[in-house]
Amino acid sequence: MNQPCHQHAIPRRLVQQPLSELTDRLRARSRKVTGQREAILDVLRRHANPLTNREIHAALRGSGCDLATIYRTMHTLLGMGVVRRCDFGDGVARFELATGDAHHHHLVCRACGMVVEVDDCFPAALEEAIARRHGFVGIAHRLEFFGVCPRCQDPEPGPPKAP
Amino acid sequence: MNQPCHQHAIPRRLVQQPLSELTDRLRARSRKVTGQREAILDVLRRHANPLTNREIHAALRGSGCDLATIYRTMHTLLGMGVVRRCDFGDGVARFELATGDAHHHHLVCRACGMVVEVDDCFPAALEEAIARRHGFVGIAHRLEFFGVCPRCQDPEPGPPKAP
DNA sequence: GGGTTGCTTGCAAATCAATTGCAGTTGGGG
DNA sequence: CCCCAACTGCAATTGATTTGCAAGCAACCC
Ligand SMILES: [Mn+2]
Ligand SMILES: [Mn+2]
Ligand SMILES: [Zn+2]
Ligand SMILES: [Zn+2]
Repeated sequence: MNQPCHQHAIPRRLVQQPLSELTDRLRARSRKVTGQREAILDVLRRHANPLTNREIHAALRGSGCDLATIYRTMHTLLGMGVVRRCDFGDGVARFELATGDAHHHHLVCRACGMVVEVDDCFPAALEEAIARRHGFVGIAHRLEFFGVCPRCQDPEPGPPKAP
Repeated sequence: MNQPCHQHAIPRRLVQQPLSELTDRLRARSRKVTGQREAILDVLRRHANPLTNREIHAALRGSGCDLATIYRTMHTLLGMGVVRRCDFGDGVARFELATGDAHHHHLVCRACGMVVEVDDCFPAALEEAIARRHGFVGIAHRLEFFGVCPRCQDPEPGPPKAP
């Protein structure tokens, strides 16, 4: 898991959310729409994959926004449900715009770090059975898949790839 | 997630592994069986839940074993497949003895941190379908459940519980 | 049993992600 | 245009985990 994000491809599910819609959600809670926040939200909008705060900071190279501000902003957006945090087990938090209601999971390449969105989810019936069996309420889950992507499988030449 | 481990109950699935069997696996790889490693393995053997390095260190209060040594030992044991690491999303790694072949998952109480072992797993057929769909190989998953345990649900009196 | 050697350990310093105190800015409701 | 709570940059701090290094010790060989 090295190179952060290859595919600057067209964000599959996120591109639709207009920036104005996001900023409105800020105003609605008496949060201020600052240039930094707009810039951060815009970076998230144009990326398909979850980004680390450091990656967001790098993407904002020009508009010098402090790393601490990004950390604080992500915390705020997380609390508002605007972004979602995911954890790929490398000790660094990643964020992506929350897509309406439903959550989703990821398939991460162990070699190059490429991320694929996965819509399949843990069977709801089974999850409820587990909760009931142990008397838990308000149950939720955290699920990520790991493997080796097609490009990292065959050691043939081609575009530079991670070790 | 505050109080580390309530239930010092009988380790359900781990207690069977004799310490000698574990130390033998060390010798087999030209690793040395030191007093510290035996002590660490013994702590893991007698706990049913995943423990943080700090918790292991606390459990070893008497036999003063350095925290750095515990970190290094867990890294070694992880590489040997003797222990497994799990991540409850609070930025602290937890370890438990690996149980032979099959992995398992956990149900964690958001209030008190109590951990329940969960044997249900993500449907293998679906996982394979996901891997095939995206051309990934060597696929695996990381899955944990979160909720509120029975004791933390009703605000009635009784034994002290987390806020 | 004593000696050799490479794996280990304790201790302290270094990394790294993430958080926080503080003083100076600024968005935006009035 | 004014005012003030919400923000921000910057530097210091916290907490987990890692690492350099010299001393220690288990495993192995005579
Ligand atoms: Mn995603
Ligand atoms: Mn377990
Ligand atoms: Zn799901
Ligand atoms: Zn599983």
